[in-house]
Amino acid sequence: MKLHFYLQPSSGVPIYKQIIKQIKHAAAGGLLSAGDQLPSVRELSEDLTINPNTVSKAYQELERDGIIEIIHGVGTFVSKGNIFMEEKEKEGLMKNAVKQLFTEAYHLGFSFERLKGLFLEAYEDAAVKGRKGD
Amino acid sequence: MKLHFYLQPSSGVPIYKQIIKQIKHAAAGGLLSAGDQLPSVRELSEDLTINPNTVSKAYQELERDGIIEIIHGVGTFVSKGNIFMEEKEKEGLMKNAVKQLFTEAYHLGFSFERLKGLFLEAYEDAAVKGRKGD
Amino acid sequence: MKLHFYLQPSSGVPIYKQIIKQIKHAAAGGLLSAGDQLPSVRELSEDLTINPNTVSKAYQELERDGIIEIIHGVGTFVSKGNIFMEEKEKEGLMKNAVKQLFTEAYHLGFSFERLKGLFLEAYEDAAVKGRKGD
Amino acid sequence: MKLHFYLQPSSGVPIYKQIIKQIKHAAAGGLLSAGDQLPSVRELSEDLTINPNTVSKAYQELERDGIIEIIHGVGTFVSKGNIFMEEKEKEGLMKNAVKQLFTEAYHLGFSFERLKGLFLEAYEDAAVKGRKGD
DNA sequence: GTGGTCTAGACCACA
DNA sequence: GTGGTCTAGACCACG
Repeated sequence: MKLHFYLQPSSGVPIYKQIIKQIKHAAAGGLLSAGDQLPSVRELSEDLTINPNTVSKAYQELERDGIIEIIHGVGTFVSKGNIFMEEKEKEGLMKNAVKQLFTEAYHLGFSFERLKGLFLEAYEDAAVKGRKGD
Repeated sequence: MKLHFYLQPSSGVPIYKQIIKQIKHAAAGGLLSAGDQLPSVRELSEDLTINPNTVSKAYQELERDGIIEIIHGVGTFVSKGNIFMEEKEKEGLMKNAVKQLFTEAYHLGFSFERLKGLFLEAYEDAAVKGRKGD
Repeated sequence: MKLHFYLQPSSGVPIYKQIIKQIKHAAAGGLLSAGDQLPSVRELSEDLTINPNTVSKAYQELERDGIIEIIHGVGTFVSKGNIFMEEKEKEGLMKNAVKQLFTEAYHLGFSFERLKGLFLEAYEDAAVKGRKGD
Repeated sequence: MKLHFYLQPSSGVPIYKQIIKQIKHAAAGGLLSAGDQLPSVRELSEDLTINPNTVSKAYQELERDGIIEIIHGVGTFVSKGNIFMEEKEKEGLMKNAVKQLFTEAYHLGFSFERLKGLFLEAYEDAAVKGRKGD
């Protein structure tokens, strides 16, 4: 399973934090399992066309947090520790994100009806892809 | 109508950018109309308990973009210029946001079904509040 | 009270770790008190003629460990938290260091008598300086 | 006489440098004599549970420095060359080590009195062991 | 003025 | 091949 990173370089959020978040979430969600090898620092830095140091910084912070294990000269692996997020915790994150979506729509004067339309559309797409992916 | 700012101090997104985005969107969405007065730098900085310079920086960037007008000694006002965003543009922003929501759910291993549940719940809430607000 | 750093650039121990250790020990030993301001990243990097990033890395790790607090745009300060090391812990560190001293002497075929001589000499010096310092 | 290595894997000092230092000092101090055979790369690597390459690297550097001789297919031996360190040089090393001990104690706020206590304790132990060893 | 992030590139340590 | 450290220097964020 290859991770797909989505970076927003000029969003103001540091790149290394975006990487951290995505790996953390992937590990929490089961996309990454204990023992899985992560791409090497060099490889990921080339993929994302960013500096190796930036990837390294992300990996080191993840290691400090116990999410991954770095074995010198060998590679970087998902930790065996308690990586999984509680369902409650995940739900909290998602609820928050949904709330922000509505706030943004409100600010933009974007009708909630239309937002619902967009959402359901995306839902159909995602659901279909999901089934295909199985 | 008082603007309600929602800041995430340690999200990595600079505070002044968060302010800019929210004022821009409020102006684009009609929450703010041409000529409306914005809170003073000092007032807003106290409300948000942030440094006045940060507010000032946001206002200056907004003025450069023609969104607002700063009249020295008088106050800060929403511009009369072409503030409105095209509907297409708004839709693009929202589509993007919705897409991100699904990506995050995917990464977290959060079921799309449950996400839909959360969304519809929030929709009901928002719709009700919306009606009250009228 | 100015901290005096002693770095051994080519000892194999990373510079940033040497800095961390010295600040940690200074805080543990009372040389640094809660609230004391540390030299700025730039200042310290110039003092030690090393790269600012290296100092920054040390400071960030110290902050993660709760030893110091970094206030953006303001400065870096010794934390108010429980910085003090237990006496037992300090004693452990020192015992270890003493043991290493003897091992090294043994390996070098350096007589323990002479080592004692050197030690007591250094002790007299240090004790005298200590009294002067009071 | 079997050498006893004391490695600190995560001290930041490269393992191979620790090995080099200890063999060099043992040779300088007479623990190892010209012609003595060193443990094989494989044996030592297993003893210390480190990678054979690491031992090999240490041996190669020691050979470059003329401390040891590697005879292919036969073994590794302490050189006949001028291995001995000048007494002055040894004293310099030890003085330095003692000085560091006091600096560390100072930083830790560890009383020199107590340090002296620890030292004399260790001295008694070492002296006794030394006599037994004779 | 403070600290934070990122890059490009060198060199080292470990397997 | 892996990751780790450091430098020089640019640019940003915050006060």
